[in-house]
Amino acid sequence: MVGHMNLNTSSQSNSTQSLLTPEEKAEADAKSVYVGNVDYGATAEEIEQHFHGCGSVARVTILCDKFSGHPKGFAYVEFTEKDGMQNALAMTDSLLRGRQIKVDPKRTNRPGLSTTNRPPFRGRGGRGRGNVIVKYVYGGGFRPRGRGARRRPGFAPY
DNA sequence: GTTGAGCGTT
Repeated sequence: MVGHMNLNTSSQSNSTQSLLTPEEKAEADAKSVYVGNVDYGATAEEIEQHFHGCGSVARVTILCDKFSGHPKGFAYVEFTEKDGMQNALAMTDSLLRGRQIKVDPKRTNRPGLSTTNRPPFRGRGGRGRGNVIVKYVYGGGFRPRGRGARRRPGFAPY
């Protein structure tokens, strides 16, 4: 028999959405964790190294205010594998730069869950809160925006 | 020059 068919089924070519439930999809699609309560002085590098022990960090995103220009103190950590994200979840309330950070599964939007109820402002050209996102590159997939990356000289991934 | 809100893209 020469015709050895490849029953590879390849798999991922198919739409993974149908096979994955919304819950799994959220985790698989996210592969990232939301970090809160981060010190304003903490940089992506610190967060990356802190989470690096959980797994391979793909990218670290820090949210900052574009209008004010002041960092919000929140960041997102994306892992190259889901394992890293799950490990990061266990790092919740871990001590980072002397501050306990909050780690939660990434979410697109969260209902009012804050100490102070924040009613959304509607109307007016106010485009939401207007947050600028500062991206930090790790490994080298894409280049960060802004004038020059914040990469500190002499910084080695390992 | 401060402070503490809660969700982002390649």
